[in-house]
Amino acid sequence: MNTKNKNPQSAKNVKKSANNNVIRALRPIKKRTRDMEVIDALIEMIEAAGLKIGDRLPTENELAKKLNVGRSTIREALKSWQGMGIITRNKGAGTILAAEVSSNSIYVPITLKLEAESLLRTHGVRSVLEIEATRLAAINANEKQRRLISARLEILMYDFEMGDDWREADALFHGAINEASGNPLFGQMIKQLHDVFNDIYVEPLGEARLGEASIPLHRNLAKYVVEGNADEAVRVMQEILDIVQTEVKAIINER
Amino acid sequence: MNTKNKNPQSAKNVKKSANNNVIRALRPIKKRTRDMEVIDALIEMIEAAGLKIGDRLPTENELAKKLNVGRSTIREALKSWQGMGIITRNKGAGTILAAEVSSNSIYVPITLKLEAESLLRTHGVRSVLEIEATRLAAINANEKQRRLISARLEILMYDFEMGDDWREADALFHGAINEASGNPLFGQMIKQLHDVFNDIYVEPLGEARLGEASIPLHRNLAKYVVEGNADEAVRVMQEILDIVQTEVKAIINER
DNA sequence: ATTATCTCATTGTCTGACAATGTCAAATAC
DNA sequence: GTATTTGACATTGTCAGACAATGAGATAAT
Repeated sequence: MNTKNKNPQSAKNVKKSANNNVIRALRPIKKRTRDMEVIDALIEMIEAAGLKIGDRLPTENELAKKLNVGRSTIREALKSWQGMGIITRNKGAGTILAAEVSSNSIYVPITLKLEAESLLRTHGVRSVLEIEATRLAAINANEKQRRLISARLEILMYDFEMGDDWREADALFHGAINEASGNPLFGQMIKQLHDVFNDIYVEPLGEARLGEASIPLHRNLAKYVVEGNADEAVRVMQEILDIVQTEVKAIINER
Repeated sequence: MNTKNKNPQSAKNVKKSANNNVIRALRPIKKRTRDMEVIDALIEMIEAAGLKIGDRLPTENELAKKLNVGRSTIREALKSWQGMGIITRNKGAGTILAAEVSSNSIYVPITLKLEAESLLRTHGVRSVLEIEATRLAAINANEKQRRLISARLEILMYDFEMGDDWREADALFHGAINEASGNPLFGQMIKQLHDVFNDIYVEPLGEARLGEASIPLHRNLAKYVVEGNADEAVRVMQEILDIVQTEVKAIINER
């Protein structure tokens, strides 16, 4: 991304590099700064110690002493992890692991604007992903996953009919579908978008409880996914998402 | 996201709070730490000064002096922004804005695993998004956007036919389409996934130059998008993505 | 005009200190 | 004996000052 130095003309700047192929074989040397090494050491430690989400990391002083670097270096490394949501830190308490870490993890930050328009945008993107995940789930789900989907549906319908707060059951139900898609990235991104959606929604509008009218449709959704009827499952999912979208639009216009 | 504290039973822990409604009306006080305020001040400054991507931020010392906090506090705040990909910092040079910032931005970190399987997964998700973005672009693009798409196509075809490195032109071409979709979130997420894809790809396999065989198809893609023929545009896009997917699969199997 | 060198501004790291706050155990009250 | 309060301690947060490492731009040399 730092290679933004070419106007159309720059293609002609070949006077020096007589042999492009040789140059092309070179790969940029990784610039290793101190806190990157700290991060690597931390990853190694976490893997070796088998730390799980919720576990506490060693204190800054311990780490600094052990790795033989200043505490501020440790702090900066941890701060960048905090920015990426991998750890949470609490004054007086300690630092705890908030996401799974392994030597081959990679972190993708996405920035959104916190405004009403974003509601429709996040919903638009999420819809596309959910529909595809639903389609894949109908095709790929194995027996165990189908049973999980059915079970989660029952919990959802129970909560809904009892007048309880069904949102968590709803999240679990859709989570089961997304997991059955066979591509965990769908579920991960959908969840992130869902969280963002709620963050945006709750901020100006209070509690989010959208799509109540769509809950009865979930029984059909589960049915078609479990049957492996991808087309119908997609159709129902589309219907559900449309209901939510309509509600969102109504709320936005109302303001 | 911090409100994950409800087992079903916890609803019964009401012995003290006689009046739940009163309690419910309370919202948690934002815990403002020093560097959060620094971040807020920075956002304000960036908005006021109208800083754009690529612009330089004031130096750490200037910020520390101006905001009346220690330099390390400034550094930690900047570090967390760095972790979120909002700024890049260069020793000896300075700090540069790398993403759009505004007071209502929100930052979503996503973690992926860096492995061969992820290639197909990221590509799978990206495909869905690109196809939808293409469809929307064919429907929504305005005159200016159509012209931009055509112009970018010409540059791409020129680079390709001259045997130059066409990847940046390709990125710009698709960027124009994604922007024309009318939902910037598509473009943002696609770009992130694209970067991740390349990170994963380049690491074990060297230079990424996938989809060369698909470049000639881009002329049709542009044609249909500009004409507003969404169905055909989607079909061509699908074809392009399939070519890339086939190549990725071949490379993975070969190892 | 090109290249090499120098200077300086800027970020990176270290040290040491104190502040602010959550945790946990001891002390206290019932 | 049990529940509550209190306080010592550990831990993260912030500050200040110093020096190192590096990149960019100015300057000098060819």
